[in-house]
Amino acid sequence: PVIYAWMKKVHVNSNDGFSSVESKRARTAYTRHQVLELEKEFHFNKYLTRRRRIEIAHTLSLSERQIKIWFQNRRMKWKKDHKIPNSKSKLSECAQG
Amino acid sequence: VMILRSRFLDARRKRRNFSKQAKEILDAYFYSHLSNPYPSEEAKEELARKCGISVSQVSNWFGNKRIRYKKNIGKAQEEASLYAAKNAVAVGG
DNA sequence: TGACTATGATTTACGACGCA
DNA sequence: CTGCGTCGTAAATCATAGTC
Repeated sequence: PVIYAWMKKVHVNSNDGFSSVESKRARTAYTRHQVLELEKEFHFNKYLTRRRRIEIAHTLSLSERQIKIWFQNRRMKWKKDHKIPNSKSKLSECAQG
Repeated sequence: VMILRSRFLDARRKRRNFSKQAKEILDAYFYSHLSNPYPSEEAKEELARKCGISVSQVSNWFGNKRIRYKKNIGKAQEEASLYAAKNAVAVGG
């Protein structure tokens, strides 16, 4: 029944600021429209200029920070989707044991 | 309706549960490293190979396992850990 | 068959650390 | 020191598989 550090809550939705947890961070689900526009922009270019970021933030009613992070996450997803699943270790399957 | 969105494009539609053996291997690692269940990239690769799944899937599994374990402290998790830890020694030992 | 639950994957949001 | 980049992760949520 030991409770290790990793088991402690790091974030929580509550407004209650008594505990030592951060009490912020609500995961907002972006609307279909917002995601669609972001995807369009991403298809156009994977990296944003400061100027473009500001424009999109205003257009979609999101903060610049949210736009920046969305693109960072999107690039990570792009990488994941474009890498070959089994690039290495193919012949070594029979070497297990 | 119209907005059947690109749902049908999601890969998760084809999700299959991992094999019982794979789950045993993952659980064995998790419970035998309960003080710090964060496998290194190398460990993930080995687990992925042993389980016949991808490294990303191993990462997903640990992410889900840690969060769901936390949400269950005080319930069956602690009991399960004692049980699984013994198996871990027997299986992986 | 239809809830209800389990589980794998994806989506927001950060912190840590690197680099210019 | 600012500021955006990647990497790994938390937490919530999605979508479907499995169970009763």
